[in-house]
Amino acid sequence: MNKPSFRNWQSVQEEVLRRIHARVWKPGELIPNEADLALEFGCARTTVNRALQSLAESGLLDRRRKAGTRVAAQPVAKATLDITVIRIEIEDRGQKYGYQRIERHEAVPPLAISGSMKTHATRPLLHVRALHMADDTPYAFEDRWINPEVARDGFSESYETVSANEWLLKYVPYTHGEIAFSATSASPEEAKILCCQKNSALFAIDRLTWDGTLAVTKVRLLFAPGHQIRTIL
Amino acid sequence: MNKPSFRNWQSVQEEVLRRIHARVWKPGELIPNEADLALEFGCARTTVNRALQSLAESGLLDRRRKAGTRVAAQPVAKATLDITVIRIEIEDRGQKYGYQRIERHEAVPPLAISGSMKTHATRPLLHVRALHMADDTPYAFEDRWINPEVARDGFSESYETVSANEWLLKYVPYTHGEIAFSATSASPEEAKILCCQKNSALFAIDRLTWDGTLAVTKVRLLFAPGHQIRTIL
DNA sequence: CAGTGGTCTAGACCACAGG
DNA sequence: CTGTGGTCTAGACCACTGG
Repeated sequence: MNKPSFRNWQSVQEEVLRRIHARVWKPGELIPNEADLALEFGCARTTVNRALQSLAESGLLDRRRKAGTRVAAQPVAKATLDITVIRIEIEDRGQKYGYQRIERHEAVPPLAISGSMKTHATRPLLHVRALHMADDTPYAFEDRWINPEVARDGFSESYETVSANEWLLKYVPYTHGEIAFSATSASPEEAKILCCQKNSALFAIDRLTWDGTLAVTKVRLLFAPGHQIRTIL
Repeated sequence: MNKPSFRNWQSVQEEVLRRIHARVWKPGELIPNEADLALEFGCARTTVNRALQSLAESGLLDRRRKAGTRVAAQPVAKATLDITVIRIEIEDRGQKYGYQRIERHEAVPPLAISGSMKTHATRPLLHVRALHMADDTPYAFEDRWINPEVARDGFSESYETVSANEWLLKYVPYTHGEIAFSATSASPEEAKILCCQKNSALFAIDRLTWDGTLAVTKVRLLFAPGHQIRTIL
């Protein structure tokens, strides 16, 4: 009846997880400090630290210097979504990817766009609209504004055969971005493009990416009815 | 013009990030190995390792033993969403939280439910429906099935004043789960509960949690029109 | 086989914040 | 002030996998 020894930080993490799930350590409770756990587990403190840090990052533990480590009182589940190029998303599911550019022109954007991109209200941006297809049925409608000041190379691209979605991700650097998910009703035009009934409930992703203080591009992706994004907890 | 030395893994990470964004290291390209980088940065290999591992975890690097470390060819953006108790979500925004139980009874669930929860088709489950409110306006409609076999304590709870959302998260252990986001049209009943027009586009979250091989609970959350979830990249 | 990342260890110092 | 987590270091061995 000797305790099993824990050889790597993953196994330490598993044991800690087990104790949390089994309510040995209850939400809000203080758990032993790293040094003690290291002794108990028969490993170096560094190893325990790695395990606990990883759990803290995923929201299950709350750690503070001097205050110690507690099981999170409000277990925050972090769902991580992989946002990838649409072509890959489709091909990964074994479907045929199709792409069709609908429109590409320079224009002064609506105030809502120039406002959130923090460009001058009168400055023309590149506007690209396109349809992504999976097995020849509409998959997602992409409506994008590109700041030519930042995405210089992207400005000369025609986006006739390669989507802006793919081109920009690959060739234009950015430092950070925002993303939002929502539901919206299909306008008559959107319904026509996606071949669905108007007022259908559509899943929408809005993304805005920045390079420093300059907006690179703002895009709205509208997915055909029934689209889901799933992930594990 | 001596090179700045990098004191902690975060600063190493920043420098690596800078080089990726500045296209010093281009997508798909091999970057120097850990030992070389440690020399260049004037720190221990362990420190470089920590920085690169963290970047690999967030999808920007692709690391393989012997093959070395490459900048991801398809930059996969990982959006992490914090899924928390709805009450906290609302209170964090400075709004008043309200809760109202609509219904609670035992019933044999539809086949779609028992199927995904892998319970016997004839086995009754606990069915709880409730409304979450923010500043007295409907915020989210919760429709939940609870497996009494697993959530024994949860079975006796009335959920009249504390939502199942909150109660289960706090008191019932689970090992893993699945979550899905989608858009759906409001049925007449849903529209009435959420005080919106029928066929409004609603944002939906479906969650299924497991304790080992047994389903704990399956829930659908329907949010009032206009709801968004946002995060940074 | 050999080069790369993955991890462990022991000891050390530091930064922070609770009492 | 002091206990706690955060991190660094140097060296070591291991696990994987490309050539």
